Amino acid sequence: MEQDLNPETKIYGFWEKENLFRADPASSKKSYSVLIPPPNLTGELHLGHAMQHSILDAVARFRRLSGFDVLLLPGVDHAGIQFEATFDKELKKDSLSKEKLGREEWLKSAWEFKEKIYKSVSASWRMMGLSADWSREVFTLDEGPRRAVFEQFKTYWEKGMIYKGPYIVQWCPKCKTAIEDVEVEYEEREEKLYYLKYGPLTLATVRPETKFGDTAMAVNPKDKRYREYVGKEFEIETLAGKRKMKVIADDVVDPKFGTGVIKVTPGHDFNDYEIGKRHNLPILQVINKSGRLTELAGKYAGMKLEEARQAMIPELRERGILVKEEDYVHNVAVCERCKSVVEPLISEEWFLKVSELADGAVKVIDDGKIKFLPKNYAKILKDWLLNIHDWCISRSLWWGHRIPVWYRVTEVQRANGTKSIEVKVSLDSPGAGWVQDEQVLDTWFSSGLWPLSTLGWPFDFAQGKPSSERASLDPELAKYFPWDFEISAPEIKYLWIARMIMIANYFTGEVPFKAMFFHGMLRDLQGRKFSKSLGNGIDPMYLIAKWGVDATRMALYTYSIPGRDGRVSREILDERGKNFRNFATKIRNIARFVLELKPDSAHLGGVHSHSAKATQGESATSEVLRSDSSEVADADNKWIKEELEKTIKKVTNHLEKVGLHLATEEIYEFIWHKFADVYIEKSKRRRENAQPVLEYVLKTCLILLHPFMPFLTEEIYQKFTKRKKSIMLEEWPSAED
RNA sequence: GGACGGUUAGCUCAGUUGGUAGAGCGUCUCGGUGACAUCGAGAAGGCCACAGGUUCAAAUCCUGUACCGUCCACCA
Repeated sequence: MEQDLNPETKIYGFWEKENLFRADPASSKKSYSVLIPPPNLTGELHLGHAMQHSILDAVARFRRLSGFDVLLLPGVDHAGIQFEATFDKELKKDSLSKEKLGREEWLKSAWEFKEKIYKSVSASWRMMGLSADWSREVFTLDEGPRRAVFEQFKTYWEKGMIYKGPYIVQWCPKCKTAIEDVEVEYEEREEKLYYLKYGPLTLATVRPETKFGDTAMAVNPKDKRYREYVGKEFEIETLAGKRKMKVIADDVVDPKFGTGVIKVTPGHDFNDYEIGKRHNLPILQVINKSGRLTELAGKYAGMKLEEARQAMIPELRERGILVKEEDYVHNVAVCERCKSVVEPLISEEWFLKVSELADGAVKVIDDGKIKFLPKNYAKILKDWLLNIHDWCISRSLWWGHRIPVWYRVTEVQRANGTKSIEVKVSLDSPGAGWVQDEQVLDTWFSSGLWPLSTLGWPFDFAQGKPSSERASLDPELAKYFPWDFEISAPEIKYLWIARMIMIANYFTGEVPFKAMFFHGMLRDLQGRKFSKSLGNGIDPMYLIAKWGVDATRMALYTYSIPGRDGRVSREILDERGKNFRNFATKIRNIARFVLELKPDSAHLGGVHSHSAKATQGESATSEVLRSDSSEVADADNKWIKEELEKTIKKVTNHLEKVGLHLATEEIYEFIWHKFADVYIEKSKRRRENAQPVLEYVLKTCLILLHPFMPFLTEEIYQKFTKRKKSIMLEEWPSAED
């Protein structure tokens, strides 16, 4: 696509060429650092991203104009599970698969695919006008983050916080990997509750197909009805042979559910797993990692669960085991990514003990070191941290940071002739004969480190030292960490935000960011999330093409209220897009009036010298006003100047609190309904006299509006004869009290 | 079962510390005037979910109810 004629592309190129997005660690200016949440590398950016980026950019541009050395750091996330799912679909188109390619080949083409997607992400960033420092862009699988992730793993390992073992995990049979609780969603389903006879007892279950994995029956110890059975063993028909099962008593059993008796399947149910541990029950695996029944299921082996259930029912009925069926509505766990039903099963996984990390995070939240917007998120995060479980950090994927643990098997002649396995933690191969662990780390293990890994941690970083002492060690980390501002969608508050707080605090004793902004979710008019499967998405590029970037950004700011969801449709966004496109037109016309259709400069005397001084503030303006002889003009000038001052104050205030919807509203109101509708209209009768004020107010408005409508404001700014090279180099006007 | 958020004009939503309700779009009436019809002037339209309470005064604070939504939780 040939986009060179697009004025916005041109302006963006100009900014980049002039290095206006670059942070400068050597600068004496105070720093203001903003970390861009790395989007997942899985495709186009959606409306939520567009809003997020518009917010980030406004914050960054505001601070830059206010005299800060701003770092707006971009990057992308490899997004393990999601990327593999997307990429596998791509491969399928060419009738390829992971199995056919093998790890090495697969990774090679995965990287190519990554580059391809990355280009579209990067293009939309630029299209939105994001003033990011591209020289510092990071990808989570880059060498820097790779080393940082290793450092993290190694530290935990050395402190004994990492363990590996067979535990019950949420397993997605489609993604073929373990996933975390937080990656599981629940869907309400209408199923049947089956009442089955187990020896002398009858119990209720929705999953008769897990029968093959039952190793006990359980009742509540207080339940008088079954007291006589507790401790006794019965021979139970599983449809794949008979098995002896004991009746046990456990508090978790709800006497009011079903018959008050439950079957215990320690291998495929979290609850049952815990019961099993308490009562020393054997664990049987009846569901394999593809979500099919194992050989334990006899003739039902190999079937998918749903299939097996349907197939079993007639037999259960015939044998008189199934005595009753009821309609039953309950929640089924599904994979957040692929929506397939998740199966709890036992798998060999890596875990991280998180209690110490969580304690530290709770403390910094309690100490109020992070300003949350909206503020109730402090409590929400804290509640989660207080109930946290160990983190399953391994994933059976190929796309990610491979677990840096290596094994070497040595034959050892012992009495019993066993082999011994040496284990080493190392980033690269420790040498010949060493084999690396097959699994990769959970994506969030590296994302959680993002605030640090993007700034070159851990090198030259003195752990635990206060920031005042760090300056000489690593200027960049010292200057930009902790980050001043971070933004996120609320849906990843645990997966990502909580992890960043835990990890940053653990390694540095500091918070990862001083302000945390949760924006709301944009939904459709029915309140549903936008998703590919629903096909209800609205492409931000559509809005940009129709109304322009600046107008699209403005439309999105109206939805940028912290923590508040918004309902939108294409029509509604078109409305707003149109509104702000009109606003842009209005401003262009104001500029035409003020700058192009101005009276002969011969009559204007010292006007230009004034506009050069304008940014110095009030004194320059006052001089001009004094030179005005008419009382009416004096009053008008005074009025607009006061209104402008008020606007500056309000806009600044709102921007500092990230109330972007309020800031934009104020400028909009001032420019259109005060400056244009009133002052400009009146000024027509005394144009020459008003000219300096017109120019001063216009220029100030452009600066105020620049964080939100960067392209338009630069375009018009360039029409001033007295100006800096770019509006980005201007100073934020200060309101005086 | 817990926690939290929402309920304001036809639609989508604002409303800082309590002081006679706001925006955009839509609707209606005027207006081609030298910045702007991608516009201007003007208008209609709200017992701010409901019920109590605090207060001189509440959309705004407190309590409860209803409906909607989100998150969390080991309901088989």
